[in-house]
Amino acid sequence: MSYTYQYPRPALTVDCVVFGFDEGDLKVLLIERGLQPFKGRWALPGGFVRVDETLDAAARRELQEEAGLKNVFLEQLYSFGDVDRDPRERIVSVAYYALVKLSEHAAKAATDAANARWFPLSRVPKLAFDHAHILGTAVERLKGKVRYQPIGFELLPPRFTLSQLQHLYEAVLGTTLDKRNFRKKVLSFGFLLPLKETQMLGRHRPAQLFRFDSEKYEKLKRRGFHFELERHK
Amino acid sequence: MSYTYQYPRPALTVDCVVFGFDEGDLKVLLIERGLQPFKGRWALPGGFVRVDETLDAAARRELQEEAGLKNVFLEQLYSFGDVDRDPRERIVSVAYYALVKLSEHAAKAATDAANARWFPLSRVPKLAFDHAHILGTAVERLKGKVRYQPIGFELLPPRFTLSQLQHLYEAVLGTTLDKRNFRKKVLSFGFLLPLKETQMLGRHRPAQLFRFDSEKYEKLKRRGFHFELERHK
DNA sequence: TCAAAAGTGTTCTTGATACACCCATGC
DNA sequence: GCATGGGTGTATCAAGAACACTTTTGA
Repeated sequence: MSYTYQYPRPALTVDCVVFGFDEGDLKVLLIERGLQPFKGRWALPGGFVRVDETLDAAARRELQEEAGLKNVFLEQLYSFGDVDRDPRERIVSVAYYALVKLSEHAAKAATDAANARWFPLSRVPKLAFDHAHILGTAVERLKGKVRYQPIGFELLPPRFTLSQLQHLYEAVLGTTLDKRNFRKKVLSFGFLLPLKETQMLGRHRPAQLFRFDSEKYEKLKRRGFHFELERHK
Repeated sequence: MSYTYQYPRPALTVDCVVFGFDEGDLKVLLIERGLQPFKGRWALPGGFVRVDETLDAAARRELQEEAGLKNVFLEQLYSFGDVDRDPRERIVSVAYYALVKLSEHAAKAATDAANARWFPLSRVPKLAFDHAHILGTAVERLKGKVRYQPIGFELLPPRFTLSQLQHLYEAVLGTTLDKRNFRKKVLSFGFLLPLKETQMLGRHRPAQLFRFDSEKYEKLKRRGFHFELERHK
């Protein structure tokens, strides 16, 4: 590592896998490329890292610029450095994943970025660069993380029903869960606060609303928790 | 992301946290810097990423060049991109961690790299750059990973006793473990093969040697396993 | 014969799993 | 009154936790 190193340098970008949850489906936000290479293909939002910003800042800036998203849950995923992942030149990308409350952000993103769209994970089109690989890595990470950290709540509205929460977990984990055991378990953690309000939606019994109490969670955090519920049937 | 982007670029390096285990202690391999900045300080092995090599390849090359290490367990850790983490210029570092069987590599590293030394985690000197931060992140990752993946074996000789394994887990997790429960649990996984040989060491009963059966492990892998044993006493 | 680490089983407690019916509402 | 999703409790089973003594060896 010498001071005068002047060999050619890889370029550095960030790419963001933005997850949302809606209508029982996990979704990902993609941008339609307007330029070569891969013009017209869908891609993850992202761009070059500037010399005066941190990696996190670059990711947040790109989310804002390309998708109109602010104040979302954001975490670094992995850095991808295959030599030929970009046909133009050597580009290393630090990938992030973001969790978005679709209920609050869907409209914004749609207006700010006309070339942005949400795709259900099951219907993602062919992606530019190695973005399919990055997306796959992000899905794996999300699956793993959701089991021992309550990041699922970042995908739900501030007030949600236990059924919504269960459906989210089922979508992420790709299983079905037993309703009674699910409720028993999540309530046992003690960081779900029942609200006075209920939610009426459709011609059936209204559902109790809850919110996530992050303070209570922080207190319990050290012990860690495990979220392992078996498939139903 | 335009073709003609020519703004100043961050430089890109890899840094490696190399763990070893010896005499009941977790250790980390450090290099004494010969150049400014931080001349004379200890630092993680690492260096610039070349345009024609992947990130993994860069990490392996640096391990070979700076520490004489080949064929070790290596996994990407996290990318560090604070703007002022290097006083010379903007440098983003993709950090890796490596697990080394000290029994096999200790001698080599010592001769190949005169300025390399193993430090017990409890006696790490002040480090250059943000390397203390990187090291801390690596320790956390190791702690987390060891609970659900059998990477502990990468730190032990090919043939080891259950006591060695237990001490390794105790060192990594920072707890003490109950001997009977520990043995019951690790043996129940079925990927530890007892060998015919025993190990005599000191004036006491000789210990049964085992080896890690990675084929058997691969078969069991999908189910996942959890390694949660309580503190003793 | 003593010191030092290796080795071994059982009880108790806790948490996971499986499972079926009534409730409140809108149409 | 019926269709729809919301809501609830118990019995069984498996795994984790606690715990103390005997064995083998070298000095």
